[in-house]
Amino acid sequence: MKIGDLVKQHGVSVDTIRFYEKQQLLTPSARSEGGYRLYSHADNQRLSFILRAKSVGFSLQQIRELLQIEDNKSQWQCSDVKDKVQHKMTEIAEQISELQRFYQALAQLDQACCGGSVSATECSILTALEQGQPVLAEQHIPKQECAKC
Amino acid sequence: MKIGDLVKQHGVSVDTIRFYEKQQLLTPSARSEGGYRLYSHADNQRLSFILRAKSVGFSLQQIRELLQIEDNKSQWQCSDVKDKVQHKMTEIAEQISELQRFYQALAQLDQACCGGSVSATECSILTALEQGQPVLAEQHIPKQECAKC
DNA sequence: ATAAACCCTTGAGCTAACTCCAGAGTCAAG
DNA sequence: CTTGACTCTGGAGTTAGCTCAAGGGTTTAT
Repeated sequence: MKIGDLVKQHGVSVDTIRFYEKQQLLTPSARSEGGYRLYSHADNQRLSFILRAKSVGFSLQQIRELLQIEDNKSQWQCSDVKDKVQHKMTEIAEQISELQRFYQALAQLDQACCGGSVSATECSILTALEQGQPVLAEQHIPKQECAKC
Repeated sequence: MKIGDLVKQHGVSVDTIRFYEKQQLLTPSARSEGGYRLYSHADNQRLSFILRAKSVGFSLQQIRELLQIEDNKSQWQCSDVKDKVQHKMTEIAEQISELQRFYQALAQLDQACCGGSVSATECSILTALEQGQPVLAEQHIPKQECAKC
């Protein structure tokens, strides 16, 4: 199996495959006489493993670690694997929290502004960014009654 | 006000301030005879604006756009500002969704594995990554009864 | 007057995960 | 036997947001 075949099967680019090789994730098990990379069925499955791990959020570094276990399963325990999954879950939960904080802050800004076609000179969003006074939900004024806009 | 004063007030690094200048976000309004950057009160407030925008998730590019409005408020409308906020909210919501998909997939993997101190040769997480069969919640086996572990 | 603390510019390096390019070699079909 | 599709290597470039280092000039305190 040549690199192009692999690429067609998995929908990644040739450059990506070669990049994964440089990253020690996937080394072809053989080379043709002309120097072409030749991939075995096992190599093919290894790529599947990598792409699935990627699809649940693991970084290439983390995938490298998972592959170390995969390559030598008998020397590792279930807990080693589960720990990696749980660690990743924690990481992602933290990222979600930060984004949710962003989202809530933005929602407050959003509520404070009528969004009308009126000069931005008194826009509550800009004011909040200038002065840093947290825009409270109570300050929201319905579009029709917004004094400023 | 010299760069060091600004830095102390805002808790960012000197390099960061100079980087923001290179990025056209914050230019000191004057220079001393010796060539030192001198920041006015308005410059100081501008930095506050930048840092607040950053704290709700805006990228430097997006902050640059917000500052264009801020610099010329009368030529813009409330809707221009609100649109930027809402656009950012959409962006962040998408990021959260992706991370939640990751999280759920990881949670399924996590549930499938007992996490015991037993060889990883039969670990359900690795199997799932190898074979790509989605690990269903029903397949979960309580720790005490896990046949494999 | 001199040392410490501060500031200057230029330019490189960092992380992550690719992506692209040039220039060359290989292989399969007609 | 030639054309076109495929592949090779090596190295540079991309994005975002800094961060650091070298080699110097400026201010301030003693």
